[in-house]
Amino acid sequence: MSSVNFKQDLFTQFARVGKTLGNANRLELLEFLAQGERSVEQLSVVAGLTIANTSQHLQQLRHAGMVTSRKQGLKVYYSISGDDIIQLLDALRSVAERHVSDVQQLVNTYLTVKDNLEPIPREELLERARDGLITVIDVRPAEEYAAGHVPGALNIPLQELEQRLDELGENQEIVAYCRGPHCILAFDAVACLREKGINARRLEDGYPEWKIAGLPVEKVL
Amino acid sequence: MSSVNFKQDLFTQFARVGKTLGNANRLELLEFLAQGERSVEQLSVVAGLTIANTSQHLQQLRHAGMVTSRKQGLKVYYSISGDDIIQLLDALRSVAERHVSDVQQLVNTYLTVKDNLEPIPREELLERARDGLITVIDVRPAEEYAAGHVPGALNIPLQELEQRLDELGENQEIVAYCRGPHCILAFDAVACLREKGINARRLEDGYPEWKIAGLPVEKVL
DNA sequence: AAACTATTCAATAGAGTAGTTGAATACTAG
DNA sequence: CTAGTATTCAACTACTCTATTGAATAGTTT
Repeated sequence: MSSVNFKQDLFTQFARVGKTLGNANRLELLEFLAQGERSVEQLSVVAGLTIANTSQHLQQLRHAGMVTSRKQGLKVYYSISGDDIIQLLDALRSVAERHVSDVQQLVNTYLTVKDNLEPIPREELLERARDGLITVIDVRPAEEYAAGHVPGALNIPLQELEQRLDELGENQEIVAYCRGPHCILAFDAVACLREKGINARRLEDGYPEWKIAGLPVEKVL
Repeated sequence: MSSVNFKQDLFTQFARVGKTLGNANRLELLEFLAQGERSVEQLSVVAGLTIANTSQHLQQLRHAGMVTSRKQGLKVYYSISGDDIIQLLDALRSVAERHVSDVQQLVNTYLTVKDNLEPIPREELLERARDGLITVIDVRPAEEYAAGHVPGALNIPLQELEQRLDELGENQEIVAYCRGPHCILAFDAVACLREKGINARRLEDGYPEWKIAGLPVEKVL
């Protein structure tokens, strides 16, 4: 029971969690799970993996304590095991963004809107939405919106945006949000709206970050 | 240049950083680097690895953007590339501690002092040290103390503690700190002092966390 | 320039990981 | 209790990672 063993055992356990973060598919699964509970099949579809493969990755995530599952009837529903997982993912993202030059390049290439207009901070959104100054839209799929969203936000999945422009208040600023800081949905929505001459901005980060900031959320029951 | 590719490329890059966190030896190297700059040889000694092996792990860390190196004469000095790395490590640790039962067991088995006495928060330490109410001791090796420490802290490496008890003010509370939340040095120091009937506590976390909290630090020049 | 030192490179064996396939399990509905 | 569905398990191949060894490189000292 030497302290050298303790230290090594401990680092080995930490490394187990790290290892679990070391695969792109698992990270994508975690991002989906951060939006809300999902079944194995749903996850396999959105992540583009076979069901068996998805199941195995989910079991690894569970083994590392990052997700939990519950069985209801035939289906097994997985969800993220705590807000600290979202914080860990955000820490990972921001380290990668700040220190890996490839990530900076990717972000600059694809998310050019980012340079044009700063995202609106969460607190500011809350304030201005209360005063009726802005319309908030949630551009994620309906399922994710249903599992939780910013109060008062309108759910307009990205594909439907062009057809539903009339639902947006005239001359009002639109704020769009999606899954997280690097999710393209809100970027695309803002780009689309600005093309039509509509004043639009992105909310900083996405729904999971809003939720763990302790801000109010709304659910469809 | 589809957005699917963007997403996958991005997750692949994030996974690269995650993968780098997936090895116990690299995590240990990062913990040492979080204390301050070190040469390859120094790191190989403290981590108990061969030099070539240490060098390779360091290069992987550099590739993931987590450390930087500078060459001075014959030696190459590595250091952590930003405070966000320390935050990432702490996020990893706390996820592991909260969700991996093996970690909880390890911590409970070895760090029993933890249950007996709550660590003192950083802000409180600062206040009470200013008022002269406590003596702060840094139980890390002299090198790490030299690279930065809590202002006014006395450097008494753990091995020397028993011989240097007379340096501690009588009847004053002692606060010990070391490398981080799971480093045993401060735990052992507190246990040792309490055995002698001295009133001792641990500072929450360790020096890297103190530093990134934006609190003042002192260096040996 | 020769001897020396600190680090990196290259090659290799062994262990571990990802993804596929098809079978097995657990539950539901008729 | 049979047929059907959702998930997991088991076995396997291709691939990647770790640690070791000895050689190569870059810089220093004599």
